[in-house]
Amino acid sequence: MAQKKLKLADLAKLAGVSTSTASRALNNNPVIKQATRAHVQQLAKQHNFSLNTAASRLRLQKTNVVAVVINLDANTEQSIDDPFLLKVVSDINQAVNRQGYELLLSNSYMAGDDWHGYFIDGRRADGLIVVGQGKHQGRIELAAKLGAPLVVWGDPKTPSDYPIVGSDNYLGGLQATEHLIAKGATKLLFLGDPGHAEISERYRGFNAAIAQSQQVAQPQTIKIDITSHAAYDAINHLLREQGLNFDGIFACSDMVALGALKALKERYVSVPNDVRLVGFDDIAMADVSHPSLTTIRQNTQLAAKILVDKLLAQLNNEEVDSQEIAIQLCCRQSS
Amino acid sequence: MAQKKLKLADLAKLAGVSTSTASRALNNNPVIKQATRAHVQQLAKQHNFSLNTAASRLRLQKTNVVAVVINLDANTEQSIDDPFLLKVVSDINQAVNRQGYELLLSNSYMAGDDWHGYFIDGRRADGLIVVGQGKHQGRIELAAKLGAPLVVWGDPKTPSDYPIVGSDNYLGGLQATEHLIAKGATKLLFLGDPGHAEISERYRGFNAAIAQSQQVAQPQTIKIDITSHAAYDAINHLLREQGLNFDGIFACSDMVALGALKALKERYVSVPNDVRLVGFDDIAMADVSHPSLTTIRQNTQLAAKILVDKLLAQLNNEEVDSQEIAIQLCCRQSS
DNA sequence: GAGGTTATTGCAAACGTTTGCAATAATTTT
DNA sequence: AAAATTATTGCAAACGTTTGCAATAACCTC
Repeated sequence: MAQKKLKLADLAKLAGVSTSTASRALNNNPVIKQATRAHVQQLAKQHNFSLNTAASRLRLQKTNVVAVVINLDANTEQSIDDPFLLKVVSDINQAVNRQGYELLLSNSYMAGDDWHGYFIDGRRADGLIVVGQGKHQGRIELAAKLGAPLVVWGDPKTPSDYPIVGSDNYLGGLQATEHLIAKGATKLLFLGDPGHAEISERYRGFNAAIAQSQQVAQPQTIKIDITSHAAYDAINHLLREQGLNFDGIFACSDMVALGALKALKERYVSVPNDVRLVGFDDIAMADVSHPSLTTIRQNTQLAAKILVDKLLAQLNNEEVDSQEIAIQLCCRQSS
Repeated sequence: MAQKKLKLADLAKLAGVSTSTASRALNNNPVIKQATRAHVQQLAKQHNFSLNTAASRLRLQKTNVVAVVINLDANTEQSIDDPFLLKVVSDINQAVNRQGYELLLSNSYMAGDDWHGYFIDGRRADGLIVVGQGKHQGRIELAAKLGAPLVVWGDPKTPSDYPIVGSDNYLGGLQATEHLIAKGATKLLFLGDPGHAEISERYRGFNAAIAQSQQVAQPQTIKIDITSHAAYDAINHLLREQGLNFDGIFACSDMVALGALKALKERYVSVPNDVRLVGFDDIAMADVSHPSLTTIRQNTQLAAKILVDKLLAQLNNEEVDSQEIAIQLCCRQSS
């Protein structure tokens, strides 16, 4: 056990060829005779040989690694536990692996201000995927300006020098709200923080749907953090102070919706009879909750693929721009 | 822009010293005069200098990277979306970063059979954290035998050559079931797959609690995958075929419990009055569901820290062994 | 101020790949 | 069979760090 690690030179010796030939053979370089290639490759397999990526990266100036940075506002703390965010990361992981790259996971604070330096100059990764625009887009912008190949998961409508991939949040908000209205809601409530890029678009859609309609009253907006707990507290507080003065809720995320749902159920407000409720994201729990949650599905799997494709295109010096992913209304029991 | 990347030699030239001095200065090597160190470091900061990690890793034969491998049974497909697993990964990420390491995320299939070769020999990472024992522990064992520094999140009671960190699943099962019995349940139901290492321990605890008690009948066991969907189907099926022939459920995970809860509510079975329900994990949703879910909390944050500590200890050639993490009963409304 | 000690720096090799170019071997052409 | 081509291989340099060792500079001690 723990036998000395085989290096390429050793493998070459075993095969009776030079190091260069061994290298080319492993890379299936057609300039090497077919028989030699096969021989070397067979020996490599047999001895579980693997190249030293450190050396390889140094020589090639290429890492085959994509860094994923979770960019959370330290204050708002849409905690990293948020199932939706984790789903996004997980889908990105799949997409990255499928392209033969590896995924370096990082919190935003790790790299300090200088992402470009840390990840790209430091040759830790070839490119960056930033999950979440956060409130200070300055840091992203800086990295992009310095030439870091990067793509962002966020709101694609935001004007930017770097490509942003994300759902059509405006349409999502519009459809969700139209749906609430179609189901008979007239006193609407928005739950979320319109200061956040993606959510502000959802909010625009919310308001647009209301403006379209005649019989809907002036809506309420409650600005809260993107957590179920905040939603639970907010609804409890509202019911206590003002009674049930709404009959439809558009929550900016499923976790928020579920927090609201809990508060409503505890106070015996019937969903969907008294209050219609629509969320956003379509996390796994949306289907499992009772009543199951009507929501706007974000196609994270597709988005992840596109994010990765755009990043690799950038590495290839192609021009790429932002892209909106279609959303889909999932009509369930809560509305 | 996109100015030529600064290398150490360039920085050295700027500072008017040799490359070796610059290197030592950056590493705060006390053999270098304090003033020189400060000067070089200041220049480095000013120019956003960062070392080429590829070169550094090659020279040092050390990556400062930990690979996290999600080891799922392809068939059972406790999908990678499982919020609990993602939470574990997220906590490991924090712990790893806190120790100055980086985290390479990977699916088990990426590395093929030969983890040792791929990650360790390939110099992609210094050590491995495997999340989930899976059903074929052979591959883990093989890697360990070949000398891969590795730790596993799983059931610590499993005899093994490698350290396993995980919750005291037996005690968790025991306490959960004792709790159900204390709340008056006499016809118990276990929901989960005892073929899975961790769950089999929970199941042992379940049975032990029942054996301790006089007035509890022979329990039922329904073997299902670890998904809310499977649980929902199973409970529906059971109620349809046999009616309500149980009054207490110990579900092997919260997602399973929530799936069961949904089925019960849809059929107007009152929780906790008709049926008491206890889950396992304490995912975020446990608190948000209605009724909120009584569950056994796994301290993933602590576990993550211990996993990482043990891995680094191994890298330091210390002997480490498996460790059990204390669990805690979180009594909520479902029981 | 000569000899000894210590503090500070630089030279050059090494880590393990990949690849341009030159060299050789095999094949074809005349 | 010599010459010209083509197929196949090997030599050696380069990627950017870190570090053992030797060299120099600075300081003491008597």
